Amino acid sequence: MSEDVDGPDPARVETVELVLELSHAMTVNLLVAARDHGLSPPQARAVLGMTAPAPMRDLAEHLACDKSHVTGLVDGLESLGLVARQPDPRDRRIRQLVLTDAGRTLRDTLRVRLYAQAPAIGNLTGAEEEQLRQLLRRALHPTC
Amino acid sequence: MSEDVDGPDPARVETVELVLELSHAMTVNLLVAARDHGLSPPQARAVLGMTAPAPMRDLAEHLACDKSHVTGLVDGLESLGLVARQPDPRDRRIRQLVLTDAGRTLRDTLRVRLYAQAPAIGNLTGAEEEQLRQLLRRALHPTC
DNA sequence: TATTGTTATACTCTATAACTATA
DNA sequence: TATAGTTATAGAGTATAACAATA
Repeated sequence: MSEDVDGPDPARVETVELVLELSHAMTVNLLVAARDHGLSPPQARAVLGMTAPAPMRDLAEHLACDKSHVTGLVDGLESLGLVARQPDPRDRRIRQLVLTDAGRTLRDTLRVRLYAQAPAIGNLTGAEEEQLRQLLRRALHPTC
Repeated sequence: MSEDVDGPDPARVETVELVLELSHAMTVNLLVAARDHGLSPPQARAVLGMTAPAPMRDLAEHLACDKSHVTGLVDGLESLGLVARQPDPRDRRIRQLVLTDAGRTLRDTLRVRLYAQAPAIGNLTGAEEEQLRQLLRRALHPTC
């Protein structure tokens, strides 16, 4: 006789859905820009993650993927003229990855797109965004 | 002579990163539960999206994928005993998809995991979660 | 002629394992 | 012996196109 009602709290459902919706919009916004520049989603994440010169192993760790996958990824970025493999004089097994000038320019473009031009956030006032940031900080990192 | 500083506002960067971090944690939390029940990520999204009986075409739309992809997806769910294809007496081209009892149970389990057991949100007070919800609502749907 | 769903095929993303060249 | 990177291969996930049945 018991009805099968009483699912999750509707307010909580809305909270979760809003977080997922915002995250999805941010991701799509970034990936559209990436595609317009000829980058696949994993290539875009790679370029965004490259700051200082680093061994390919580090990029695999950043992307949370196997090192074997990085080879082809970097092949593509290299043929686009965005990345270069440089020898490491201290350890000849290592290839130091560096962004070219074009790569740095594109990385900065993608950063602007991901952050400065993030969707929806611009609809908040500075104070509201600060509030949002503090709530998220408290939720995710309660010890801080 | 100009330094290449002045990237995006660090506060904005933190806001965006926190949103992505929370969304990622929610997604991982859901997908771990799904995998524990033998579901791949797309299968989990399918089960979560099934409420009323609906043609396969609707599921393709919900998943934002081609209809040809839904065939194999539903084959898997059917062989797991979670979903059944039922004829539509009004239009014999259509297969109405319905969750079995086991499918409904699993869907409810996944809903609890995604919503009630969402990570991080539980660290907020009810009032804080309400604040968060309102900020996200205002950012994403400013007209409401 | 248009639509639902299936099949056949291919492409992208990613992993595992075997290999090389160093260390 | 262990590590950095590559190659070969295989498995998901997904798309396009051609098709069958029905409208």
